[in-house]
Amino acid sequence: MGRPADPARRERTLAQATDYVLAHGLAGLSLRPLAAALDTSPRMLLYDFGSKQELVAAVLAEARRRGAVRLAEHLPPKTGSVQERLRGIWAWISADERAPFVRLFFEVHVDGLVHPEAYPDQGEAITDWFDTLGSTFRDVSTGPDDTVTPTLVMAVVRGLLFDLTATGDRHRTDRALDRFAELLYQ
Amino acid sequence: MGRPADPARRERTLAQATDYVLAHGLAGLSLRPLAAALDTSPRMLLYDFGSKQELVAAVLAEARRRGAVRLAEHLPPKTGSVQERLRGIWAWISADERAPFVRLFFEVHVDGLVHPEAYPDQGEAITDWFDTLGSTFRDVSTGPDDTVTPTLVMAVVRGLLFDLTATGDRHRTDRALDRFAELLYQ
DNA sequence: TCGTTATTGAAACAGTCGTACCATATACTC
DNA sequence: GAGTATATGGTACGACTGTTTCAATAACGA
Repeated sequence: MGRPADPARRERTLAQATDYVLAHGLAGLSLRPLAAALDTSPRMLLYDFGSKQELVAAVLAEARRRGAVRLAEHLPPKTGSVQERLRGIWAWISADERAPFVRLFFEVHVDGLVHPEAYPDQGEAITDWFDTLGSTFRDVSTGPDDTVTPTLVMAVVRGLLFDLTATGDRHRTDRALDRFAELLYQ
Repeated sequence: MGRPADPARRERTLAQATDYVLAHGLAGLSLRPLAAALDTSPRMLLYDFGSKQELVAAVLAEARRRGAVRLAEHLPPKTGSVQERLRGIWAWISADERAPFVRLFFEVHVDGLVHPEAYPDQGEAITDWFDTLGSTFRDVSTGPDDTVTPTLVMAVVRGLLFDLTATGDRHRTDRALDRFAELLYQ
């Protein structure tokens, strides 16, 4: 009885909205321009997501999901030296195709600094990479539950990403990562 | 002839506005609440600064000026081992009193990622620390115009700051910096 | 065809934003 | 006092925001 619901529409909209946010950023996001770009209406966005806040939450979850999938696809090679693995991770995360993800990642973090209450699990976005990366650098760790090595490795990666996105100086940042890889090897 | 201008008022307002921005962030900055907090009016803010954009530019310049002064005050001790100096810098920059500066620094960087045109000198905010820090780590540099070492050192600092501000885990980040200091010494 | 439920459009609401306009008040020289 | 330049207050404009309200349409089972 009655017209059947169409859950696919919400998913389609979510996918498109995620593309849009990855392209345009979170800061100035507004329902009307977003709806126009997605060939829908603010009315439908609220119909599907309830409120802008919930829409943003859904988009961030989707973006994170996509990032996790691609990371999982890329990480498998646990072979090779520590330097090779580290350089591989850097090459992957610093690639131009990853720039929208990196940008959104920074954007969310900063927004969380100003509105900590809106991101109850902000810390996870930092630490959940450790579970993935910790296993990669187990042989340079001091122990089985060594959190310091992944912390340092990820700090270097994030710090250099920060530098790269701001200055665009790939040569200098690449060399800095190489230097770190050398230090880590000794 | 006529009423004499009062340039001190603009300076006083600028100082207060900088305090306000450091406390509340740049993202949601609005003239009316700002004016109310500063016991003035939007009218006067525009009278003194011309536009919101110019006001923000003035505030950022002022914040940067303050940061530079405090960095200069703190850095002098070029004595001691590399580790001691690195730990000193970390202790200073990661101290709670610096949190508003760190937050604003990240905020401006991220805004620059979305609106590159608004920050023509965004790269400077990254590289101008090198001139100061480069001299501090000259003895571990590979040459007189070595940019890689300062790049790596600052990447570690920024990356760990990023981690610390998000997770608040001071113990883990402190230990990660110690590990890096050890690596750098060898 | 009719009832029912899902979907969608158009418009309006209440609020905020940066800014401009106009008048007035203030502090100075002559 | 007049003249003049600076400093304010008050107000309103136009554009935007997220959201709501009301009505219309669309797709199904009976």
